[in-house]
Amino acid sequence: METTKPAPASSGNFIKQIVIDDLKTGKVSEVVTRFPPEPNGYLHIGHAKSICLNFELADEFGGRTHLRFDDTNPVKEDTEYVQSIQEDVKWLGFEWEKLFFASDFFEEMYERALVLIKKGKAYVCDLTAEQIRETRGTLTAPGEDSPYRNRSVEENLDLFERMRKGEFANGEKVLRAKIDMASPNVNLRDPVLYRIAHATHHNTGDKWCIYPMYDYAHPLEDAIEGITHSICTLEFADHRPLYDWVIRECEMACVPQQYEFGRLNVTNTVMSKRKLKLLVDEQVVDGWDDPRMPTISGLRRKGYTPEAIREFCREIGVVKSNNSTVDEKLLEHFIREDLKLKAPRTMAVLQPLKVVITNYPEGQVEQLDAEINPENEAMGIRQIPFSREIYIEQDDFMEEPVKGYHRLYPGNEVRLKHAYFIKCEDVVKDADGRVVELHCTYDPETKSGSGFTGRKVKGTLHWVEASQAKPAEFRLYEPLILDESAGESDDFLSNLNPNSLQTLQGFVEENMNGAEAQDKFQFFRHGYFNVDSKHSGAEKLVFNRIVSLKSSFDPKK
RNA sequence: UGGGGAUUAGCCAAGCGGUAAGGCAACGGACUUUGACUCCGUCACGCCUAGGUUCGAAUCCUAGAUCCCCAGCCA
Repeated sequence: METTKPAPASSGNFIKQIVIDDLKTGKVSEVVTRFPPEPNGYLHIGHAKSICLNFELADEFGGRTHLRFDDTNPVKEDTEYVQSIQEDVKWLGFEWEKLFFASDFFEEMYERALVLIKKGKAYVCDLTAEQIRETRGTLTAPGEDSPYRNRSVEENLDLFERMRKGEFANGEKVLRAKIDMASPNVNLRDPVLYRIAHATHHNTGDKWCIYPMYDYAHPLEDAIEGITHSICTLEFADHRPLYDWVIRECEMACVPQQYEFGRLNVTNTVMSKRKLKLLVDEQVVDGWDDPRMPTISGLRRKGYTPEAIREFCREIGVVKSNNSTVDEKLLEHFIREDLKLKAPRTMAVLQPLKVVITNYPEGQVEQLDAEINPENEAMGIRQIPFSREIYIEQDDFMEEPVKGYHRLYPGNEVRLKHAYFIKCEDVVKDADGRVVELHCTYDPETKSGSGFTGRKVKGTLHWVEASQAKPAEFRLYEPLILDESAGESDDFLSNLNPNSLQTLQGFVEENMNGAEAQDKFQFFRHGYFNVDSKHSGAEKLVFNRIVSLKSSFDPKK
């Protein structure tokens, strides 16, 4: 006999629970969601949260998701953005069932407005924007009726038609819903439904000079597309009564329901399109895809993978509480996690210091075996050259070592990864007393893989053979904003991290020659790096540091 | 002082009347040819506050506090 099992205690998130319930009660028979960006900027990690939510939710229940451009404001929108948005959604790994533009529905929206007017639910208002504001009342005081509120249906029909024909200038007239000027919810005080804008639309050109407002257009778009669950962010909760009003009064056959969740914020960055655009326009960054940007394209160029971003979105959850600010460390955690088994290990010296191995035969070059990824043996072995002259990292030598330092210093012996033990015998300095070269000796007995166990060393250094080293540029990124929450301030431009980009010239192994844009590596003891898609070329490789390796070594201690 | 939403650890977040999941961060330790990875351990005697109901409350009730959003012809 069948028993009714209770829903699992934890169902992922509250919206998913709603879907489960709706399916169970028969309120809906399928799940149709949509991701509705306005093409007025690039997508960022906050959008990724919404994209994952919408696509994964529908997918889990065998439903579908539409990508819909909410392009109701021609003066702010551009095809550049509709291109980048599609690219970013696809790159994240999602496929939309259908692609729409709100502007595809302009004609139907106009027809529905006629329905509203005929029912006496909408009217043409001649008040100026300023007058409308003044008569809207305040948060605590009711508004007052517009003198045009009781125009006849015939007059409204005529005026609205002439608005469409272009007989009036911008701002001269609007179409307003007739709801309640005394509503405690200011969104219901006869909101504007259509405004006049003599502007060229990226999609419809000059066909229209009246454009629907979000509050009118969005519910109709959802209803026309047959959306079942219309998911948006918290600030639209106040608009829900209007959303429902439009669908009801326009007599839409399909009745979608709106649900709101909290936006994502990440520490040490900014997350509003307005602020991101400011960074681009002020040329603080290289563009929307600058690796310091929290945009999808910025994260991609930096070297993040779609998998890491999706796991991140899964982990942060979806709740209704006030916008959460997630530690950027969590994002970093997921890219390390994803690249750990995928990225080949290789050696790069970011700040070179030459080392001469005085007892190694001049002119001799030997090939050493090196695992491509010790945590993923299936990736195999590569060969790397070794000779009398190599580069090591400047940080890996201290003439006067701090306590606990187990790298190279005079008289100390360390291991060269995949090679031999070397011991520092001499320090060569320039006229200013700066260390410019080290003289070391090596012990042939200690060759890696030889099974030598005679003695141990505490430090293992990465290095690059000097004669075949390939010059490379390394770009190290730090947060745009140092103060964890300064990004939320309007004054964030004055709190920018002056060192958010550091560029170094060093060397990589010569076998990196074939590296192509977006190839990802782990440079031993440094971190994960990505071949920059804009500036890297055959003549010089340019690497973006995706994220450093964690380190428990702190010289200050 | 109108309306809407929220409050569980440094951060994110489970929890839905039966005695505080998990992740990140942090801090110890083991291991180590990456000061990485991995592993082990620590991390809310407490859930905004105060009352109340109950054998039992983060969960229910009452009152209060604090934070976020709304007065675009933006979305």
